[in-house]
Amino acid sequence: MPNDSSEFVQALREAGLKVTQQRVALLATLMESTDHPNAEEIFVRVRALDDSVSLATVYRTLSTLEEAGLVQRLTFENEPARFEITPASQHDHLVDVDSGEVIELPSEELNRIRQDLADRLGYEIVSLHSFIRARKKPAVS
Amino acid sequence: MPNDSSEFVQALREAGLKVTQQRVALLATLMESTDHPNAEEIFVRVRALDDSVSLATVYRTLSTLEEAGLVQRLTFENEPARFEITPASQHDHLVDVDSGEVIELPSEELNRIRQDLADRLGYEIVSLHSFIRARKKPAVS
DNA sequence: TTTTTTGCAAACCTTTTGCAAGCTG
DNA sequence: CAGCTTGCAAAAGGTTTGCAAAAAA
Repeated sequence: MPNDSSEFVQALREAGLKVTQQRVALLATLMESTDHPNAEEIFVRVRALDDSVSLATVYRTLSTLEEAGLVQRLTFENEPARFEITPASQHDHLVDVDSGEVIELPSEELNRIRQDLADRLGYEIVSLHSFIRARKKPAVS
Repeated sequence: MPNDSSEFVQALREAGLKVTQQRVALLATLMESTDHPNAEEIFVRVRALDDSVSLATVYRTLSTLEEAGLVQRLTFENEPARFEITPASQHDHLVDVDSGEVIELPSEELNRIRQDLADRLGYEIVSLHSFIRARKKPAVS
C-alpha cells in the first residue's frame, strides 16, 4: 500500500481497516467533492484516480466507511443515496426541489434541541438525517 | 361508490380525486395504523378490508394521496418507505435503531427555527423529512 | 501465508409501468 | 360515454452478493 503520508491512510488505520488503493481513492474523491454525489457519480470520479475500481466496490466501500464513521449516507426521497465525508459538525440539508441542489444548513441550535429531546426520552443519538425540501421564493423587489 | 358518509370520501372529493373503493380502503387502513407501515404492510392490511386491491395499486394510490397532501411518505435508511396519514402538525421522527420502532417528536420549536432558516435563504419549505436514529440508554439508577 | 478485499456478473428487492378491462362521474 | 383507475405481469433502477482471483498484513 503506497504513500503512508496521506491523511486518508491514517484515517483508515485508525478505523482498523485495511488500507487499499480503492479505499484511499474513494476517500480522496469524496474529500474533493463539494456537492453530495451518489454512488454512481462517485464511481465515475473515482475511476479518474484509479480505473480499476468497480461499482460493487464503491458500494461496499461506502458502507464500510459509513460503518467506520468516516462517511455519512444521505437518504433523500426518490433518488439514490448520496454521500459526504463525515462533517465536523452535524448539519441539516435543504434540498432545492427544482434544481436538486443541496445546501447545508448551520444548525447548532437545532442540534441542541434534538439532543435535548433524545435525552429526555432516554435515547442517545446515533445519527441524524434531516432534509428540508424547499423551493426558491421569487425575489422580493 | 358507497357510503358518502365516510370522512375519507369527503377528503378525496376535496382533493379532486375520484372516489374508489381502493382509495377509501387505503385511507381507512392508514388511519387505523398507529405505527408507520411500509407499502407491503399496508397491502396486507388493506386486503383485510378489500381483497381485490393489488400491490401496484397500493403504490400508485400512496403516491397519488401523497401528492394530494393526504399522506406523508417517510424515507428512512436501508428500508422501504413508510407512510402515515398527514399529521395535524409536522413532527420529527426518532427511530430506535435496535427495535425499528418510530417515535414522533414534538417539535414546534424545531419547526420554527427551520422555517426561519429557509426564509432567510429565500426558500419556502415544501416538505420536511427528519429522523434521528437513536439507541435507548441504559436506565439510570 | 492467512485473511480480507476486489471484480465480475448474476441476483435481489422495492417500486414503476404497459396494457386491456373495469369503474367513476 | 369519456376518461381515470385498476390488476396483472413484466421491467426498471439501485444495491447487494457468490465466487475465484488479487492484495494486504
